[in-house]
Amino acid sequence: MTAAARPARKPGVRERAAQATRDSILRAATRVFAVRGYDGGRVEQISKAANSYDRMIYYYFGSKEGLFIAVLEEAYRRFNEAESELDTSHADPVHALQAVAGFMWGYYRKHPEFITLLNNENLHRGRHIGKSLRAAEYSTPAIAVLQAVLDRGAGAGVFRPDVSARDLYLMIAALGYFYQSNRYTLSAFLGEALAAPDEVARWETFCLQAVLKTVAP
Amino acid sequence: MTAAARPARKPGVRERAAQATRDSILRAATRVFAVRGYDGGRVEQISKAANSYDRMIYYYFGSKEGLFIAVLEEAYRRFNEAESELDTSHADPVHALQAVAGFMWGYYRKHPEFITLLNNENLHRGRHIGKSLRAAEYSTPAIAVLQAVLDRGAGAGVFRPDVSARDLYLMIAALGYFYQSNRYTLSAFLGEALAAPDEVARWETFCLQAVLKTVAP
Amino acid sequence: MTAAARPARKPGVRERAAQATRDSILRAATRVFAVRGYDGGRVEQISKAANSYDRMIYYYFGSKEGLFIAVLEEAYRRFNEAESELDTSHADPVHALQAVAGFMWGYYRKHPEFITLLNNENLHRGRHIGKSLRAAEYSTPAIAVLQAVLDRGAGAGVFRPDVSARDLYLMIAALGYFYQSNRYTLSAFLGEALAAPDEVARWETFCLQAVLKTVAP
Amino acid sequence: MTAAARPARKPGVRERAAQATRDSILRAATRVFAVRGYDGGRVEQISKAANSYDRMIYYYFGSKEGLFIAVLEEAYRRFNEAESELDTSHADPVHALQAVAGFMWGYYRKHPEFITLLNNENLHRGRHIGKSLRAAEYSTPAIAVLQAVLDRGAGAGVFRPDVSARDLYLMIAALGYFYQSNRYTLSAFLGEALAAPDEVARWETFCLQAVLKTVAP
DNA sequence: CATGAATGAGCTTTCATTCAT
DNA sequence: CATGAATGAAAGCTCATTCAT
Repeated sequence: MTAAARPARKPGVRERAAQATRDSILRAATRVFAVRGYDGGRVEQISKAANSYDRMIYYYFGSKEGLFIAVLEEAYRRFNEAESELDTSHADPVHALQAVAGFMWGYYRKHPEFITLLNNENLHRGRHIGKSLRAAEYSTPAIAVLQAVLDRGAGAGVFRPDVSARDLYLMIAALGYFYQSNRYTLSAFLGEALAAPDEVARWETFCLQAVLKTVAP
Repeated sequence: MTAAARPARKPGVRERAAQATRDSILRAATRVFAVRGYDGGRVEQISKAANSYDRMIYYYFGSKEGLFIAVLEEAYRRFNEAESELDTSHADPVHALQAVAGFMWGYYRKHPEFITLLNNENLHRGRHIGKSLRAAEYSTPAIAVLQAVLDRGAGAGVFRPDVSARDLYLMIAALGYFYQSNRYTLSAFLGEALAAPDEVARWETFCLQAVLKTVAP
Repeated sequence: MTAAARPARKPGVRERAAQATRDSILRAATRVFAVRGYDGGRVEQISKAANSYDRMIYYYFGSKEGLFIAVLEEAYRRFNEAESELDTSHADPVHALQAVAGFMWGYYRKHPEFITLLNNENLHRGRHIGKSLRAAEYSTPAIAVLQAVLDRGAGAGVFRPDVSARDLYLMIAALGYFYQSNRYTLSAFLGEALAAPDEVARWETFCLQAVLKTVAP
Repeated sequence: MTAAARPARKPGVRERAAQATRDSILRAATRVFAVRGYDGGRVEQISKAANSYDRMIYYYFGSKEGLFIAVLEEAYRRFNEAESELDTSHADPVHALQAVAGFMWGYYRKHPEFITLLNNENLHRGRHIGKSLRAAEYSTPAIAVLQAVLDRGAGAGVFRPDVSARDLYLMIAALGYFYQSNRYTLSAFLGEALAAPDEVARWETFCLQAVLKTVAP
């Protein structure tokens, strides 16, 4: 209302170009780190992919690690943002729950880089995200959404009243994440192609059933 | 002239020493790759940790990649072996199912290196395991065990008859694996310490309930 | 139109600001080069310490080397200026000689940056000062002062008549300079703390004696 | 008598080659650091000059700094060794003193790298030699030699009895060192070529006189 | 004249791997 | 089979300097 109302000095062409460079590096880094991991990702590969120079990475992000942290933050920020757009207020509880699960599974499917980045960060025991100052800002809004859905469902008598929203969130996440995250080793050891679209659909159907049965009274 | 001439079953002292060197390298490599990942793991660090020399790694495993493949194979072989010792034939279906899930979750808890190795391999899109000749040998015996349990339970009317053993296996795996695998980022973003023993117990209780509800008629 | 039109002696505000920027850079550079040497001194560190920008260094001094030359010139100019203020005309020859030596040793003590800058320049075989156009302007006035003192002393019969003023100057310089310049390695190899004030005083007393004996008839 | 008596396993050809590589690097580094200083000396230049590889520098010396420390240690060790070969027991005190001074001035003249290395180390405030474990081993034997000479001279009545050997050592060192060390800036500011052999001889004659007068009764 | 972004060469260091006893 | 030296490519990062407002 105040600061936002002021027309906040229009950025000059230089500032805009600088922002473009920074964004371009961040996008390229997301791609490279997602595919190669932190240790496997090369600074030069990133700067080339961003049509920029190694030097600019250090100019904007300080170090390879600083860049990786920025990538992680951005990935999680986008996930958080997407979650916060979930609106299940008008649907009946079962459909609402279905919507939440569907959103998360779809997000994992459409953003494989999100999965590999998180896996990589867990490999390093959260070393990088621990250095992020912004990590605490993310609120995982889907848990609150789930809580509301569970409350409405419990009120309507279609859900058990004693289900923890956080546990349910983790369950939904686990079912979708693991299938995507481990599809290569699973395929190798199970001898099946889990990535085929109808296989994925079959799996999500199974999972939805499991979720619904878990919350059923 | 001596050892070579005898049709020796009993390995000579040299052979035994060689085997010890190989094993020592494999153990050290498992540790290092589990903590640092494939790209982050250093050949020298492994050879030092094994009280051996870089050269021996090339002698026994051909390359860093060959060593990583051997590590993966061995990790999966041990998991397979542990699964194959599961015996649920005498328990009632519900307890038997509980035993299978408990075994898997316990294995993940006790073998964090198994999780990081698999994650790493998935980051590389299964590139290494795809080069393994032995990968196909592993049968994931727990699926067959689950199938038997499901059949018995269906026969006894305590389980639905149409549950896929593979899907159930994946569900159990996902619930246990994700919680362990992603505990660092989950802790950072949820602001909770998921690794505390009673937190783990709470989670496994919730998961067991979910599994049982999923197969309930 | 205004400042340019007037045959101004008084500098305008812009000119004064420019001079301030230039001076600030020169001071910062003196500090940085004295501590880090020419190769170890960073352009960015200097511009930051001067609250200015890299670009300004190039604007005012052309290059890092140009800046270093300016620093050297300024340091020597100040030394020359200080020397030129030496006035020993009224003292008796022995006290006058004492005053010259005391001045030089004091100058070295109070201006350690003068010593490190000269050392650095000698390391580079005088490469930078050789490019200076002003180096020849400096006259090392203390030699002339010494000459006068020696003449008066010889006339009064208290000094030998055949002492070279230049040699005596070098002797005094050497005794003071070396002790300051090499105090770190000397301390390390002699196992003594040469920088302690009373150690310095002891040394200067010894040196003064040596100087006086050298010129004594 | 014991360890030395044992014929200390003759080094194999490999060991000898390795030692040659190490020595070659050390020699090349001494040259390069002496001419360019620590910051100006390039690792690649050293390895090339040694007909070896960058990697070998890290293999043998750990880092550029480790190499520089080794260079410093070696330079000082050689100086110390040369000093320890000073034998003035048979000369009369005046000639003995002359021999010591002549040795030191000659050493500085013949080993300019010794001077630049020490200057460089003092520029860095003794940072590197402070990390050396061997620095304390060096005893600067010339001081003891001087002490003996002074004692004999005092006994013979040709020297003052109250001269400090350490002070005299520093005086001799200062007079020789400064003239060599600062010859480039001195030449520039004095407008004379101090490096010409007869100029050097003239200077050393002056210095010898100064030294002798200083210790004269 | 000030300012911040851009540039490309070059720096120290590390890596997996191989050679030679 | 063990051992330690050698190899060369390439990694992350820093530097002095210039461009474009």
